Order: sequence, then C-alpha cells, then structure tokens
Amino acid sequence: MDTETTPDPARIVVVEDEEALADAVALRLRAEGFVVDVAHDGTSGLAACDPLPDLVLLDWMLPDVDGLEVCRRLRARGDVPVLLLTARTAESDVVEALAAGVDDHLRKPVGMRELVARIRALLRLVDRARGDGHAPVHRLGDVVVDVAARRVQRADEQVHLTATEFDLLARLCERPGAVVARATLLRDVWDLPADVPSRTLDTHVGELRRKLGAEVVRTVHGVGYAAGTPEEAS
Amino acid sequence: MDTETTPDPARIVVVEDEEALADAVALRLRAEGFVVDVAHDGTSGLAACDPLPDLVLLDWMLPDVDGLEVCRRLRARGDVPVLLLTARTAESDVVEALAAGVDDHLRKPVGMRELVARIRALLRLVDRARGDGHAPVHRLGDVVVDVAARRVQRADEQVHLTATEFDLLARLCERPGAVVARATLLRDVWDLPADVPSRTLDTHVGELRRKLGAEVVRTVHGVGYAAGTPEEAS
DNA sequence: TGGTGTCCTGACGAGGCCCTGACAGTCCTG
DNA sequence: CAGGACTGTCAGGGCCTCGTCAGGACACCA
Repeated sequence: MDTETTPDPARIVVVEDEEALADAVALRLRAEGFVVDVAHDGTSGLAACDPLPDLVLLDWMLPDVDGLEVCRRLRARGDVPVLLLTARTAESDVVEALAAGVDDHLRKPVGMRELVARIRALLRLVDRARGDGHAPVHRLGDVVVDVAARRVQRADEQVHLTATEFDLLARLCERPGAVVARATLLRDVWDLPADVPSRTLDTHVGELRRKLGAEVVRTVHGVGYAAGTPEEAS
Repeated sequence: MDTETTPDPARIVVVEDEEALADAVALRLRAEGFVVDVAHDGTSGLAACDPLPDLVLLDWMLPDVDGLEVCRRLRARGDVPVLLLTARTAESDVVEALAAGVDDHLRKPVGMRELVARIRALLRLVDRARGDGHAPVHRLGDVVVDVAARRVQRADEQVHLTATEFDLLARLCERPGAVVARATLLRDVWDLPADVPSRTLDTHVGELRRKLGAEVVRTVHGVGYAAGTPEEAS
C-alpha cells in the first residue's frame, strides 16, 4: 500500500452544535487537507472519536453533555489533543477549561486562519514530542521489526514478509500492545470500508503467526488484534 | 490533585525585555514551583536555553533579535515548547507566530492565572505525547485497567475479560467514582434504547465482580453503577 | 506464454460469547 | 411491616467470530 512517504492526513473530529459554524469549520479544514468528522452533540461526538482521531475540536456548550465532560472522558481513553472553542472567554473560564484537561482554548468568534494555525501548531507539537523517543525499530519478543527498512528478523534470522503482511505488522507496531480494531486495520492497510465481511485480515494474521510465531499477534475477540505488550514499547 | 509531588520541577526560561513584567512573571512562576531563568534579550535568552529547558516563554519584540528568530534557532537545537507573549494581537500576527514555529500565542496584557494555566497545559501535553500514548491506565484498588491494550490485572495477575465486559468497565472508568445511569450504560455500551427491560447489564456486572472482586463496581439502587472512587482518578 | 509469487475468496468447523428468562434475594416506600 | 420494584444469579441455546485451507484471479517477469 502507500508507504510512509505519504503522510496520511490528520483526522479531526469537530463537535459543535451550531450547524452553520460546524459546517463552515469542516469545509475549511477539509480544504486544508484534513479528514473531518462532524458531530452536533457530546454523545455522538464521543462515538465519532472511536477510534481516537488526531485532534478534537470541541465546543464547551453542547446540548447534552458538557464539553469539559467530553474532554475528561476522551482523556480516559487515550492521548488526543483537544482544542476548546467557546464563547466563554473570561480569564476564569480559560483557566477552568485548561485545568480540566483541554489543550488549547480559543475564543468565539474565531478567525478561520487562527483556528487552522492553532490546529497545525498543536498537531506539530504532538508530532515533535512523539517523534523524539520514537524508535523506528520495534522488538516483540525475539522478533525485530525495522519499519524504515521494511525488514523483519526472528531470532537473528531474516524473515521474508510480503508487502501486505508487513504493512499489517507495521500498523500493529505503531503502538505496541495497543489493540487495533478490525475495522481500523481494514481501513488503514486495505483501504476498505469496515462492513465488508472477509477472511482476508484473518488469513494475513495467520500468515504472520506462521512466520513469526503465534505470540507476536494477540487476538482480542470481537475487537481486533494487538502486537506485543505495552512493556515491550521501545 | 494538580500539584502532584513533581520529581523534578520543570525549568522555564523567560525572555522578556521589560524588566518589571519579567520579574513579576518569574516571581509568580517560582511561586508555582517552577525553576525560572530570566533573560532580557534574545542573545542571552538563547544562552540561557543551553541546556534546553522544559519550556520557553518568549517576548516577540526584543532589543536585539526578533522573538520568532529566537524560536527558530531553538527549534534547530531540539524539542522545546515555546510560548510567545506579545502585544501584537491581530489575527495575522497570531497566524504568523504560529506558522513560525511557536506553540502558543498569548496576548499582552496577560492574566497571570491564564499564563500559568497555559504553561501547565503545554507541559502536560508534551508529557502525554512523550509517554507514547499508552497513558490511560486506571487503578481501582488492586485492579489495573489498561484501556489501550484492553488488558486488566488483578493483584499483578492477568484477568481475561470479554469484549462487552471490558467495554462496560472502561465506560465506568471514564469517570472513576461517578455513578453512570443504567440507561446511559445501555446506550453507550450496547447502543440500546433505555426502556427495554433486560438482565443483560446486571449479568455483565456480576461477571465483572466475579472476576475482579465485588468491590470494583458499586451498585446505586434505582440509578446505576459506579467503579472506583474519585480519589483513584489517574 | 508459462511460471512464480501474492492476494483474495468462500466454505467449514470449532469455540467463545451474549442474551434470555425464571427465580431468589434485596432495597425502598407507603 | 407488607408490597412492589429493583437487582443478583445461573444455566443453556444459539449466534457470531475466528482459524484454516484450498482454489482461482491477478500482476509481473522471463
């Protein structure tokens, strides 16, 4: 599939109940090259954040759940930058929002250019911080995966993987130990919609296990697969 | 809970030519527990950033070197969050600053509380991102829940949960100690309307208690369930 | 054109998992 | 204290998911 030469576009979830604003923001962000999902209330917003996107643009005042509550629950799920967009602009509001776990606070009405600039700045910051300790070589037991060179060793012995097998393994290695949903794998590795039933994924997982040992990939029944354990994160 | 005993306090370099402001900021930041170095121009500011601090608070207008130029040179050295503090507050200024590599833009005059909150937010974001994502781990007594890996330990022993059981537990862990209504759980975990009478939820709660101990989930009669206590929030 | 390597498909079996429904126990309310 | 509503428990049927395998489609190359 597409290699790392294509920096796949960041996915942003916009949670904003005012439809006109949500549409305008989504339109602009899409024009900037982002993949955008829109939700108009907290509940569906949280649903849209599964799997976690690269950034969440959140309104404070939502019809059902408070924006800060949405933020807290996102925090419980994983690491996502959250940008709060709100008309509550007093200093105490800003402080409250940031203390609640929001990463940036933006005052309404917002200039589109500033909005885009702040989104890019947040994504860039996270990228920089992540990239630091990020080794391109992963270890899963006696298996060594060199993502850049697209090579895999098992017990100091070179193992040949086909392109698809490697893409699948590399995707699982992005976050060692983390479970990746079947639908996510189908989308990222095969560029398929989630709902096509197919044995393709299982077949390739089976092939990985045959070549690298059954332990490398863990099945999470009804959810997806994971490679390695969190402790092996390297 | 915001002032955990920090192992080593974050070091912040303040580069600001207006001495009164610089002193006031430094005073406040030290009171907040940070280690602060102050510089009054770009050149000595860059010198103060060797070795790189944990965060740089930068004025745009400096007597010798432009603030953005300072930021660029810092970027060349490594990964530091840079917060720009400036009287240039037009949207185009913000965009220009962010595009130049600044991580946050703060308008002068600045409220001290907002300044501190933004600094904390930036440090927290970098911390989270460096932690390689597998951050959200919840502790409920002797039970440890790893959301990303979908794994649960009880007394250092791995416990197997089925998909639904884990989803239920994870939903309860999103707000440790908070009571979640039955209807909410049925909607979030099962995607069911609230009014269908069913023993499904109780059955799964029972299974959780059997596997993890009766204490993990508390029943609130007539309302719903809760996991853990607010103090155990992590 | 035939050979090779790769990928997808579809069928099948095994096993895991979830829901159901009845009953017992518990809690609240009048 | 009695009644009713809510919750805990349990076992089994049935659905759904996963692992496996062989066969065919497709591309690439000599």
